Amino acid sequence: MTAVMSTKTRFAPSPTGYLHVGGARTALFSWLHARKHGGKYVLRIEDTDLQRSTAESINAILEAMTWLGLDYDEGPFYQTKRFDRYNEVIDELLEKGLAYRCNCSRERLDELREGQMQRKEKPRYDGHCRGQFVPDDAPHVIRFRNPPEGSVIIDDQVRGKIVFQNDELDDLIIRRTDGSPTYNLTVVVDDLDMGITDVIRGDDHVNNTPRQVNILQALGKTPPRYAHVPMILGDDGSRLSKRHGAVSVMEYRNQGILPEALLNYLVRLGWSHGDEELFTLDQMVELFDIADVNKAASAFNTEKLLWINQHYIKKADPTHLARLLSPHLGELGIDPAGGPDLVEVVRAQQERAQTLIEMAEISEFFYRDYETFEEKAAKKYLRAVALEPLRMMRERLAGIDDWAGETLHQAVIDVSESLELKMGKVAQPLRVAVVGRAASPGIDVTLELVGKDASLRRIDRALDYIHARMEENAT
RNA sequence: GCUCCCUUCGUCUAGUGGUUAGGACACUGGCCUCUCACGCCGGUAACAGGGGUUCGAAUCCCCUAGGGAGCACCA
Repeated sequence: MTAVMSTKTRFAPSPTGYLHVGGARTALFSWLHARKHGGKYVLRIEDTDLQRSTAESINAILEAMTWLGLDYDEGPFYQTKRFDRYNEVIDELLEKGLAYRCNCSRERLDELREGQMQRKEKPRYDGHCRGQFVPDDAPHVIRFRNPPEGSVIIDDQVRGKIVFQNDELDDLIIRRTDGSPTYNLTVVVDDLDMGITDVIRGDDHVNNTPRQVNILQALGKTPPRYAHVPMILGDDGSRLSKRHGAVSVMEYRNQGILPEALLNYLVRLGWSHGDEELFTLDQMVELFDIADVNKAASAFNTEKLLWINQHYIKKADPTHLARLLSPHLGELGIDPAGGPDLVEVVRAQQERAQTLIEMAEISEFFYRDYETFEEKAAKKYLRAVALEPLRMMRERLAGIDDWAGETLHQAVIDVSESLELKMGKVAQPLRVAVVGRAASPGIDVTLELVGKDASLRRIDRALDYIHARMEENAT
């Protein structure tokens, strides 16, 4: 009886740092593939490198996954807890003569490699210990006996057919001198034990694939399907690194990027569906197909990310956004509780910010008086001609008890009309007076949210400023 | 050096033998307008190069150039 194997993918980061955007995209693709096929998504921590793996990295990766909302059905599994199982497999290979002990010294290996390099050959192990008897009570490693001839054909879901000749491969170490198993062995065992049907990973792993397939075949197992996704480059087309700005997923959160925006941006890097640019997670699940992923690497473009982020800010629920915005205001030393309703502020600014940081910055004036006028704005609008309109506005506003947008809007209209001025001639100086700079939401909303007391106080300040300036010019 | 792979506007991409080579970001002209932003209308801009195959190539084949990944007792 043959059971139909349901789809199962995994994301298998090694905890040697934070989760970067390339890894996040691979995780997203794996997650989408599993969800699309109604399968399972597994998280596995590949921490067999005891030197480089850290608990901080594990936490950072889990936190990033949670923030992105890429929930896993199984795991996280830790390879360090599965050493017994790996040894069991290695011993099996050893017994069957599919692996052998090797006690070549590092010196010999180094010399071998050096000589090969000099002769412009591909550096690889020469099989020195293959037929030798190597005692098991002295230090040694275990090597996998790679098939000497024939070829391995991989039908990659992204790359298509890739062929490797076995004579290009060497006998790789599967157990170190200290007894710990190595990567190529552990992935094979884990993917097998965990029932992974689709291995979706970065294309830096393509060259490992034939070795893994050979181990799998030695164990008499059928390899999973593979899909190697291309890497992500920096803005300038070179390998993505810190100098390109943020590469860590959590850094994007800190910069005020919404997770749905980052996910949407990432899914469009190397994948598309006609002319569509915007996808909800549900749409991605429905439309994504690993076979549609491009083979070529793509460059990360922050400006497009910002555009997508603005899109999601625009359509986000204001209450939800307010919660996300709060900490960013906190960064500026602002406690939203001490001012206008944050949700209303969000509504007023929603179309004006590309990131939450930007939204916090342009909302500062709602919560506290500006320190100084923005120089250009003051120079342009706080001048003698604005004196009368401002005075009149001040007088009119002082008499308003019903401090609401509609009333305030009417007040600006009335003052404009009575002075026979265009609305801009009144509203702009008023805006600079109240917010300290030349840009803000509509003047009525702005006044309403700033509040009566603060508005009048700031208008007085602007009037003083104009007077001072006039005196200065007079002398 | 060897192995594997990639190449459409500046960037992300659509395109699977016949298209004025489409869309998006960015840039830019205009409209809207109390500012900014949003929105709307328009513009600049690409098939790496060279050979084939074909009536016809961005699409198929070969070569060249450029780029990437891997070649550890890392993953």
